Amino acid sequence: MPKDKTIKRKDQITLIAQNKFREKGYRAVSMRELADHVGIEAASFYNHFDSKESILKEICFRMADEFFNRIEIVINEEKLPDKILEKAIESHIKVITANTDASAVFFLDWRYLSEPYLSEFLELRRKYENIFRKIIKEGMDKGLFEKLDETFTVLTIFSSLNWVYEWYDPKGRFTPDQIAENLSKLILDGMRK
Amino acid sequence: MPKDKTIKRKDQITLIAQNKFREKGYRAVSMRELADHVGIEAASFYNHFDSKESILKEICFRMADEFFNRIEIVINEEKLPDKILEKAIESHIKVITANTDASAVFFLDWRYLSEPYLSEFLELRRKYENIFRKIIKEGMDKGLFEKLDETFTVLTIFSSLNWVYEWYDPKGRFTPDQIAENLSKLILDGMRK
DNA sequence: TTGATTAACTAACATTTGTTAGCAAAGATA
DNA sequence: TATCTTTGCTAACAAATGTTAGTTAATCAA
Repeated sequence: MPKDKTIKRKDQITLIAQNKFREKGYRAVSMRELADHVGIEAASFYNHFDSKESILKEICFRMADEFFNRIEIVINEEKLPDKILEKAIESHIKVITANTDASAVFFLDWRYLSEPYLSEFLELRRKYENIFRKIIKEGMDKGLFEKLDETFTVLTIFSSLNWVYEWYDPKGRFTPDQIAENLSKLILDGMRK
Repeated sequence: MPKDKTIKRKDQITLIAQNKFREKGYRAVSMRELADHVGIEAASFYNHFDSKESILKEICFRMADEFFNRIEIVINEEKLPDKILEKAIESHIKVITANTDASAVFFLDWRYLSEPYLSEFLELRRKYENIFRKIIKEGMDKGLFEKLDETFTVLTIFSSLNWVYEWYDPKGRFTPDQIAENLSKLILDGMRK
């Protein structure tokens, strides 16, 4: 069988898994239930994935990649802390709204990863948060942002951003751009000197 | 056996359950694992609870009660929208920081409730959110807050508040009061006209 | 055309799951 | 003292779980 057809099936499984994991939570979805939705037998999964957990791994680390790829572009393009933060927020929101199912898994079900993947995942998250922390510190040092606790500020920013997957509706009132704009305004106005 | 001793045991189970559910997620904690930590056999739970799910129910609805009890006091005491919002935020943070384990279950594991409890739970949550929505609408109408989308604003406020259980540390740098104060400032400055 | 690979199947496995039945001891109530 | 209730136990059950073994048909590369 051609390589691309294989990839298609694997992606199809990942897509359906994302959707079911999001709906019911990773632990509440059995291989047999997943199989029903894909249209194969549970045992057939093992031609594509090593284990149930490896499907979860795929989803979580793929999302991490997305976040990193996007933010790296922002960092290389912008130079001023407040402008970088604005663009970083936009980048983050774009990734979430473009992958709401995967986001739910990324934000809720990562905890079911076993070692060493759990540690690897947490390390990636820490790195990503540090990018934001650095931006904020620079903004404070340059007198653009009010001097608040960095960790506290970063946590609060991520809190408001990371909840968007829960209520974002592609057919709803707000476009991803509008959400990013509103959040940027709310957050930056709260921070600005 | 005396009634109060019964209540003690039930509370002890709830406390340990909260802790384990928080640590591993409701679905990942078995009755036998829970039993080990309580120091009884799994079957003995059924002298105190009808089912595993009824432990979850207890935790979720007890937290809902806490949130409502606290906020009602605030509403009866304060009259100005920005002052009410400030006090409401404080109230919310106090409940979370005083019950971090239960909060984690309340925010993450409620989805494993089955009907009709799931609907009942969601209805309570909706009611609670509406209290905040009303405060914000009043603030906007009176020209205290900038006119933004109410739903959007409420969701963003809750996002930042509801994440606190995740990082709050009783032995850490911030007291619940300081957290409430910082969040109030960040949020209200972002909203104020 | 031959041989290897891919992806599906059926059947079964060992565990783990929540839960029930039946029983015993301890304390409360009369 | 006699009875009832509470709370624990052991043993077991039926269902669900992730996974493996073994097989088969189709497709690709030589």
